[in-house]
Amino acid sequence: MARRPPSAPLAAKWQNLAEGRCAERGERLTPARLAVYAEMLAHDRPLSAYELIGLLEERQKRKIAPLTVYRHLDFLMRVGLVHRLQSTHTYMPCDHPDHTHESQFLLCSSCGQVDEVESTGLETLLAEIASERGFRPDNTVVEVTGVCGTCATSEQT
Amino acid sequence: MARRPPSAPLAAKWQNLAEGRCAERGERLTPARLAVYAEMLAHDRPLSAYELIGLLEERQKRKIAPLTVYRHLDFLMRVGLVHRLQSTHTYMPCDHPDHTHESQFLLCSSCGQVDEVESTGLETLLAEIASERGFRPDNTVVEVTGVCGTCATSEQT
DNA sequence: GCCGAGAAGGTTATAACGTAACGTTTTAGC
DNA sequence: GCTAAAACGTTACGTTATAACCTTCTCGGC
Repeated sequence: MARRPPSAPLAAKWQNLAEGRCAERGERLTPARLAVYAEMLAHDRPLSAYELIGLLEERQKRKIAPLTVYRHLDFLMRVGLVHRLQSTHTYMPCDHPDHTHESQFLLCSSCGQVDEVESTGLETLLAEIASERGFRPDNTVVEVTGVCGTCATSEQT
Repeated sequence: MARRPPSAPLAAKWQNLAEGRCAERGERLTPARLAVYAEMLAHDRPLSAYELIGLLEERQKRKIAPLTVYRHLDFLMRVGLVHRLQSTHTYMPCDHPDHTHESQFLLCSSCGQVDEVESTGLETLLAEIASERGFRPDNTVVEVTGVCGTCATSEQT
């Protein structure tokens, strides 16, 4: 019997979401995969792959190879539970979990928070730009770095 | 007297552009910086920093440290002559050199060509999305990966 | 000319991010 | 139980980027 690795607490909401997503696609949600997802949800900011490794090693009291975590991250992205932020080489759980979609991100360089936005207008416009040029889009990255409303307000010294 | 390092051939057009950009900002366009820029212009696709190092080492017959090239790239980006592509960790000269602007990129995963697009509509929309949320944008990354028109056409087997 | 301040460049080392190759374990279906 | 395929683990390595520190060059004032 496989011993389930210690995992960060995971609200039923997320657990159910993860199970649903995997079931839809005939993918297997293993304890190791769930542990990575739970660890990401336990923090309120994007984490780098190596930060995740450190956190998981500490929680599970054992060595974890980078490849292991990268595979779990690839899986979680494949089923749409996790996004990769290209600008910062970090990963975060999807905030709009109700359906598959393209996302855009607002990254605050002051507090590190990331706002996941879903603008159909933007998606449409991007699709037009591509199709005008005969370009067939596959994957779209939209990441705006700047200062979020909260930080901008508290900046007024 | 400093010996000018061997540099890729550089059309007067680009040389003038580079000189103009630097003059505008009171920045110094040194031979080493120009050599990196010329090397990028000598290839018709984005190059990684380490590809660039290899090319420059071959041309100049000497060892070049990564940091050197990264500094030159930072400089060239600062003055607006070069863009970084986050999706592929590569760098390319700016195609729309007439003025400073935000750019969007269409990256063909088949042939490697990158189309630099400048859509004011998209910029406006992104600005709206940000301002609705009180977000003050600083830097925007828009990169669409897919298959370009040329490759899509020749794909029809 | 020469001298000082600051920018630019060089050197060495290392941190951070990501993958290849290969073997073992687990799981689902029979 | 048996088998095939997926998942997992281990070792090693490749790629991308930066830290710390020192030397060289350039520009302006004298």
